[in-house]
Amino acid sequence: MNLKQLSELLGLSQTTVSRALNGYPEVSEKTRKKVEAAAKQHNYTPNTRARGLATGRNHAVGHVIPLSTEHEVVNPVFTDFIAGASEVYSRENYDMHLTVVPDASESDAYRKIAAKGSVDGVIVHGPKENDPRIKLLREIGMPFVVHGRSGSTDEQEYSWVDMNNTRAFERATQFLLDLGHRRIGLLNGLETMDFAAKRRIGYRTALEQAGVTEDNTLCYSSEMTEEYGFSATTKMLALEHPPTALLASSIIVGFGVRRALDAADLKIGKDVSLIIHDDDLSYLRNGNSEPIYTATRSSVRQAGRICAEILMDMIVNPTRPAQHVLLDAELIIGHTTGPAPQG
Amino acid sequence: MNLKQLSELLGLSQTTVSRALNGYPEVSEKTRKKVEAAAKQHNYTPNTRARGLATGRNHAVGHVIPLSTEHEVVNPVFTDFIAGASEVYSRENYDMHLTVVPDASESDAYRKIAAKGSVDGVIVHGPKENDPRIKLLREIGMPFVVHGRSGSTDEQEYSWVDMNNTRAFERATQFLLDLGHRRIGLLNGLETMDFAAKRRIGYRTALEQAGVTEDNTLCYSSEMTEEYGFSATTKMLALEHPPTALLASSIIVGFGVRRALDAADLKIGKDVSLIIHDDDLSYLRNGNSEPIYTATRSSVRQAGRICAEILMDMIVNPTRPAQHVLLDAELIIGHTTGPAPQG
DNA sequence: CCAAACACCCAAAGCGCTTTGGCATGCCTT
DNA sequence: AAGGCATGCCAAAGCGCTTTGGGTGTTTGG
Repeated sequence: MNLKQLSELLGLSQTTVSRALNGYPEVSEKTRKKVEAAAKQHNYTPNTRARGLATGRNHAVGHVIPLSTEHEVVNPVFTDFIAGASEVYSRENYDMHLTVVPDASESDAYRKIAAKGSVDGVIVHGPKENDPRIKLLREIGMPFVVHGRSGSTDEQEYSWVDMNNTRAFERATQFLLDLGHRRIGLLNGLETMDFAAKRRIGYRTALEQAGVTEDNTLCYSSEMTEEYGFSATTKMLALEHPPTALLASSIIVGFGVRRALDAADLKIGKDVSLIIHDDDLSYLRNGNSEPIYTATRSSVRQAGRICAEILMDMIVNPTRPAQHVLLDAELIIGHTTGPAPQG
Repeated sequence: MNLKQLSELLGLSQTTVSRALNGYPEVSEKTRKKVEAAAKQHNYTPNTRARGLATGRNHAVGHVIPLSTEHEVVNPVFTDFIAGASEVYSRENYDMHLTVVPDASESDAYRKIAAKGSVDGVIVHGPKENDPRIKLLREIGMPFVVHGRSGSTDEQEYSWVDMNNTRAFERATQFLLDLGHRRIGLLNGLETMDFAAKRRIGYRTALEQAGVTEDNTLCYSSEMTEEYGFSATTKMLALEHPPTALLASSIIVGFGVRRALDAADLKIGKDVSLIIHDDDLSYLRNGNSEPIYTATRSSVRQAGRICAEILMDMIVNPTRPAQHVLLDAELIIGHTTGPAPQG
């Protein structure tokens, strides 16, 4: 069913039917009701392409999700981020276009998306420090919001939604220091990523304030897999002075840590303490009523919702200045931390 | 840059430029080269909406991913499935449209997608037994391929890509029986889902063949979360005759099993054996060179690739009969299984 | 009572592309 | 030399929608 058919059916012009459905005032309430009823009855929805062509607006946004070239890994937080964003899109009747690209060719992907002209805006995932995509998108003039921030790039110049990575890891480290831990290992994400760089800074700051010198043999940085958690932990445990506490950048890394401690017959939370960062993923809940892991927690899904809302707003209202949301992670106490063992 | 501008720039008609770029023979090699060079130089890509309107084809496919209403969980296998499918889409220059919907309103979502007419085909995720979506899509006449199958619906009537769930779980159960285990717990996915129902059948078949009667207190069915793995295992361990082996429907459930065994001071692979199903997710690899968990393994990413390829084919060639691919899961031996303890 | 204002509707143009149906031009036949 | 046939190009229509710029009939105000 298309507009022409529907209008013929109703004995009205296409103009009138279109206006009726789009809420224009130049149409009587009576005809509007009639039109709406007929539209629903015949399951009429305006053809997206045609509407897009006519209006210049697509009612669609793009997500480009990077495929880590190193290990071909798609970060699992995307599912939840996208679930959050989708809530907003479906409420506003927007479509979501997804592109998965090797992160090397990401800039090209954005250029192509812009040229194809099928979306009104994009969300930038996984920003690195001084990420070239931000400059590119500004040049192109495509509305965008960044999930995270991009280091040295001026933060005022673009919209972003981020969590306070620095603060979160500073607090977590502080918490471990307060428990008496002095040798604290860090299993960070790839430090080319902005979030990981910021977490490293938080970690370092807390150590410095406590007068503990950072030890490079306790600092790891990699793609956040279970295997990484296992192998990095195993290596650290083999050190002459192994860590008594660990900070893991995700719950999945935390699973690997657990397995390594298990294999070494060390009790988690007693022999070795562990704090993870918990993105509050729906399928990887850190306990139900009570948290399992002590964690810094911030909902990625919520971040998705906020990003989407800001983007919608920017699309409708392009002149409004850039918006920034800094979410604070909460520190929640689970069963994986305890006082540093004496020795 | 649009067609008109490009053609004026080249001093050619829009027709010729369009034909040149789309590989039609009615244009000389010389002009074609010139046009292609200019297109590349000015980063010209035909506007998707306009092209779609003109051709009636969208160069886009839709994925509707269900949001489990029960726990608002998005199944994490989607990231990898989508990564696999995307490889194909980007090779063929197709776009991917994503819709996340509460699984209750899925049928409506498909109807709406069809009415909007912005995709050429869809992939159906998470089929249930006798899933109404299949009938719906056939009625609408939208090309689709199902990831999985739908129980009693005639399998010949639609295209699907599935793994051999029954066989995989039969073999895994068989393997445990051969090791002397008699009390084998099953931590299945939601058995309203076709894949879980089939796994249950495989489990049952193997038990029957060994003359072991199925024990309902050893059979769980739920959303596949870590917490579920933990709590179901904990409950089973509290039984008078606890299981000596467990079958878990995903690696994440397996993580929960590990934690529960850990808490009960039971050695995995010695006191209690565990086999998981491994979707070979990029961020949840079951070990690198050597598997950690004994597992039935089948790559979801590969399934994504195959689904996408079949769908592309169906779009281009609508008269071809339905295609079916049944992937076999391999049984890989890790460190989590061993002979049943005596006693 | 007439003009102005209003309410309601419509025809047609245009969004950027593909595609149909020509129209020249040059070359080869007969 | 005239007809036939590729070859290479183009003008214009049309995809389904929104939107501009009227048009018609009915109220309202002076």
